[in-house]
Amino acid sequence: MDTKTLCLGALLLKDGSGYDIKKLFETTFSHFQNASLSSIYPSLVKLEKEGSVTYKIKSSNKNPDKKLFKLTKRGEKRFIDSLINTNPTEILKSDFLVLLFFSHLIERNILKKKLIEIEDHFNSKLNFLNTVLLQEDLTPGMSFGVEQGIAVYSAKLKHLKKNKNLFLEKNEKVKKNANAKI
Amino acid sequence: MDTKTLCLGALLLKDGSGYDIKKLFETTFSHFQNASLSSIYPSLVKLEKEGSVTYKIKSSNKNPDKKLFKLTKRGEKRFIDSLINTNPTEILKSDFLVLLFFSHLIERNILKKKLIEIEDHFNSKLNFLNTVLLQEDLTPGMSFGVEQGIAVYSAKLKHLKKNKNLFLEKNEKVKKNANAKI
DNA sequence: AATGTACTATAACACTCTGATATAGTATAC
DNA sequence: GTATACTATATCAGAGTGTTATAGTACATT
Repeated sequence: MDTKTLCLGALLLKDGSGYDIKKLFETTFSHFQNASLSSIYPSLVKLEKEGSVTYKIKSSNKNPDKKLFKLTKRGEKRFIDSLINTNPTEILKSDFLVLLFFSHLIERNILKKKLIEIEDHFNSKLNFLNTVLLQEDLTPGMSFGVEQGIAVYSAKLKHLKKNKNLFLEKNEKVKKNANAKI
Repeated sequence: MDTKTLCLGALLLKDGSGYDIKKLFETTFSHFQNASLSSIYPSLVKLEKEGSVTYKIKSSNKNPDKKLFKLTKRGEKRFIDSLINTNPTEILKSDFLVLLFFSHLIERNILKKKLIEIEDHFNSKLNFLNTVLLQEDLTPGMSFGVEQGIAVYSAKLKHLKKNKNLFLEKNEKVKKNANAKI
């Protein structure tokens, strides 16, 4: 899903500036999508040109001027059409699993530190999702997504805690065998 | 993790061409990373220039000529250094969860079809990981990663099966309420 | 008082990655 | 005979990222 479509979705929830959209991606959307400011701003320019959004300048005495974007009827239709044509897939990019894949090349102490880091990462994701669940205005789809996330991170943590020590031991054995062969 | 580093990792496992590396990404690595041919080839050129890999041309009567790449000592060191400096994070890009997030905008029948598609997607991932587990030459890290993946997709499927129908009902209620307000 | 960090807001740049297409020969299926 | 698929490399336009620039407010540290 491209940044243009994600921006339409964000504006469907609430009018806002490029900066507001970025904040939404960093909070509510962060569990399953992301986009950087440097793709959000050009996307909004394109969406405005094609008539999917309009904007008004909003001045403030505290902050810089703001372009307050709003979805047009056309933009709403375009978003729903995109949704219907979206393939419901999921892509994982895990540097953690690459690290594990080649963990027999790494010193035990460094690896241990990495495992603690990833456990912290999983825990903070879990905590975040639990706070989202407490919000009152969740649609059924949002609840479903958040609950799935909680199930996933719980499974990851359970698996990590259960297998961590055995994995470290096996890894050392592989290293010793490799050295013995040489 | 960038394509250059991933190529080094691939070549550490086995010498090969750009095309071979792509196949590795589509099979063994597919669960947690990916890279396209159009980033693999330029990466190999750069790695060769900086002395991390070397190559020999290998001719075949059946297939086109092949550039058989091989890791140098320097490339191996470079890869291990990258591994140590890698932040063990995970990023999910889920169009499925975007779809669910806005599912109250979609017709029930279309949504049902999407839920079946994602269930198939989860099942095929699970089947794939189970076949990987049967391989004999897995290092402890590979097993750990695959087993974690199995735990994750099992959790996703369990959650989907358990909540699917309730979710569809709730979604229809939200739609009716929204229409009633208008 | 001065410095540093963080937040609000937009914009531009170099670099990376992707998807599509081109080229070209072999192999297999219909 | 035609179409599809596989092996293999290369190029290109378009999309996305991280970084930096600009500029003002707010708050905390030294």
